[in-house]
Amino acid sequence: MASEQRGNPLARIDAFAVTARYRRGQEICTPAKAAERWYRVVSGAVRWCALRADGRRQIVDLVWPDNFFGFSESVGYDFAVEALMHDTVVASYPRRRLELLADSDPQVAREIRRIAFNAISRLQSQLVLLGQMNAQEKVGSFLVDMAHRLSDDADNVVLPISRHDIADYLAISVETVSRTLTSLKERGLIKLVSARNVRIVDRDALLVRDSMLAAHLSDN
Amino acid sequence: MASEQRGNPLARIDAFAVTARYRRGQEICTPAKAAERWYRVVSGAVRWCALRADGRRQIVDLVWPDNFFGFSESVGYDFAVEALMHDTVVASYPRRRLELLADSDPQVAREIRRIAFNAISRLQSQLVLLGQMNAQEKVGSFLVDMAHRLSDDADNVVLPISRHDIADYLAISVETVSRTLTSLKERGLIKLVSARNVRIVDRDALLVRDSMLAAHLSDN
DNA sequence: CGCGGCATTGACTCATTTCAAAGGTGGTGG
DNA sequence: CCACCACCTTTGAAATGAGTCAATGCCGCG
Repeated sequence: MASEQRGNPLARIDAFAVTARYRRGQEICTPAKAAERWYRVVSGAVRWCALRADGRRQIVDLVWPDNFFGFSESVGYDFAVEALMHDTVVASYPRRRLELLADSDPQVAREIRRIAFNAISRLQSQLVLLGQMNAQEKVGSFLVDMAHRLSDDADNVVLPISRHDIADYLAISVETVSRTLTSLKERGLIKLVSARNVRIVDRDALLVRDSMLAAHLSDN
Repeated sequence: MASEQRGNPLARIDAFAVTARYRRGQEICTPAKAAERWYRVVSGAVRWCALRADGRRQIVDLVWPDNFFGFSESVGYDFAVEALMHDTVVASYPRRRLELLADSDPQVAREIRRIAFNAISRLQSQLVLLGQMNAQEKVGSFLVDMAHRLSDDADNVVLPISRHDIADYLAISVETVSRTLTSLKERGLIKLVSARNVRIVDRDALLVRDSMLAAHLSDN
């Protein structure tokens, strides 16, 4: 995934940045704060959780280094924004100031649009994931995505988050995440080097429904 | 829901608009076209469907009059954009032209940002809906939302789309939509004046999980 | 009047959740 | 350096919500 900063266009906004360091699980901003600022992850990772009245939570966005968050005004639910790892560093910018800067500098405005449109694309993909995929496909494409995003070696990932967080992100239960990983391992699609270290063996098979796989084979 | 046009800010872009009229089910743009243009629904309604290899489809966005679509580059799946009703009118704008205009006119740039941020908010809400809600809540909040969006009388909606489309939007099966409506009717939360005409009787109860309702009652 | 698409209903199946328990693992303090 | 604790992970068995398949009803339109 292309870094969202790429050096120059937003370099000048760093003049307005306030950076802070967080430890795992620490809250990064409250709903009130989030309305006034935009955020960028510098290192580590951040989860944006929707909290529901019955105590359920869903991770609406996982944010990796160089990506932004905080554009949306959440409607209809409470939320929490927390660091996923130790030493997560986040830069934040005053929203009004950036808006003003965007007014005067088309480059900045363009960059903000690009970031926003990217966010829309990612959210739509996630919508399809939640709406159409079974547990197998969810976990499979999560693994492939993670490997792609945070590993040089596209076949070897060290998952930076717990099963619980994965579950909340994919909207399935922790147990199902665990069982699915075991099943993928037993079928030889992945190897579990350790609980967090996954080696992808059959990348293509991870991305399709197993019924599709059977159908595909019988095509030949 | 606030109209996204509100008269002035984007009035000047209408100089670049091409409007067209569609009949129910007609395709509005192909993936190729969508990359070059932005769209606004003038009247009627539009569905943005993700199409998956196994024939499943999901409605990623329902677009009502005055709302925009076409910002995202879809990644990883094919899609179709179709009119939901007869006489759906859609205006489209050349993307590059609008980008240039945004560069020179901060008002336009601001407006585009506003539209994009709204889209992000809506998508996040839908993410929570798909991830956290059961069929009951999905249909319930869909009804409340529709009533709010397209009716003066917030308690009476004429659904502009079929059960099938509702199902694809909420990521449940047609049968479940139907069964759920029947159940809501039998429990007195709604009335089905006709298949498409719904009267909301107990708005609040539609928005909570029934187990929550029981818990809430026993609190007293 | 009859056709075709939409809508409802029933019976059965199945994926996933839930509840429960037992292994692991890493970190902290004695 | 070890022991203990909290938390993460796995696994099993039972319960369940929603999907699938199939049949029937409904309604508008030619």
